[in-house]
Amino acid sequence: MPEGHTIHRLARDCAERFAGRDLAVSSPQGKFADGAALLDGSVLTGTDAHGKHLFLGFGPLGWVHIHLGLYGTFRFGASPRETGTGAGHPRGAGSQDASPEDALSDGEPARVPPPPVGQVRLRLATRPGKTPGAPPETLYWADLRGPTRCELLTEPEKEAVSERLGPDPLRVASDPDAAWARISRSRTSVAALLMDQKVVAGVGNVYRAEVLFRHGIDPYRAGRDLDRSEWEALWADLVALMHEGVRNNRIDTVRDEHTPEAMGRPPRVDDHGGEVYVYRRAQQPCHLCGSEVRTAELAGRNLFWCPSCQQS
DNA sequence: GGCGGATGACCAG
DNA sequence: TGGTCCTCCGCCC
Repeated sequence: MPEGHTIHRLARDCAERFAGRDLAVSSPQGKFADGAALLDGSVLTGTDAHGKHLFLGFGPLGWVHIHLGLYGTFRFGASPRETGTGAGHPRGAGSQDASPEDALSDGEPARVPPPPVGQVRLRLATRPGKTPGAPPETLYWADLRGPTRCELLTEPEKEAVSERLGPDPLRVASDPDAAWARISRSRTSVAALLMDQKVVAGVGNVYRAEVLFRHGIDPYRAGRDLDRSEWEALWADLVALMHEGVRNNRIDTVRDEHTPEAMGRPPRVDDHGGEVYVYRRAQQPCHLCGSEVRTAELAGRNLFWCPSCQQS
């Protein structure tokens, strides 16, 4: 899934396309039909993201609270098709451009989004402007599929969701000391703590594995055995890595000196796109020391680490 | 055509 | 800790 960087990127992408505009809101699949009916025709007033939670604001009507879970996705489309900004919307989990038939056979841009494919929980689409004689506007739409949550919340309910979350490396006002207060008292492993959204919000299995590798930290070390300076370095790294994740819409964690080009090794060829050190590289050689990357289940999730580089 | 896995989180016990 | 839910896709038969 979608870790925090995907969600913040979606908040931005939705705002760019939809904020300030009347929207057609629907739930082709039907599971959000009541909410969609209430919102249909209203204006998106803003977007917000906290950890892996996405919020779409509709003024006094409240906020749509979306959580993508393991495999939820948002797909964007436009008519005429968006062009020239290929780097702006690369493929990435949770956020992909659609590739629908978005033009009519006579070459005229479609005036309505294509029929939904599969289980579309929520569809947002811009509505054509009403100015007579104005040139046709670009039509934008977005389809949400497979979220673990898609519900309409009041402002206080939205705040309550946020209050349950730890500091988010991607939010300006986040205070890493709040996380340190939990970590430094905990006998739980740092690997488990990093995945606990009440401790740190937005870190998922990929960033967890990678940031611990980058700092040479044994994932099984207890939180309370971490030094404050180690935590501060981990936090600063998460801030940098996750911001880059938002920018590129994918997770890259390999330092410049360790890239395939720099080291003369073949690039990664799986479906995740980004270059990583250990995530899903079990039994392959560590890029730095050649040891076999290990994997183990921890709290129901797959953990990956290099037993030789991560001993401290 | 069926099975299992996936960047997540909730719940009961 | 185990079961469950959300949906899609690759793999195996």
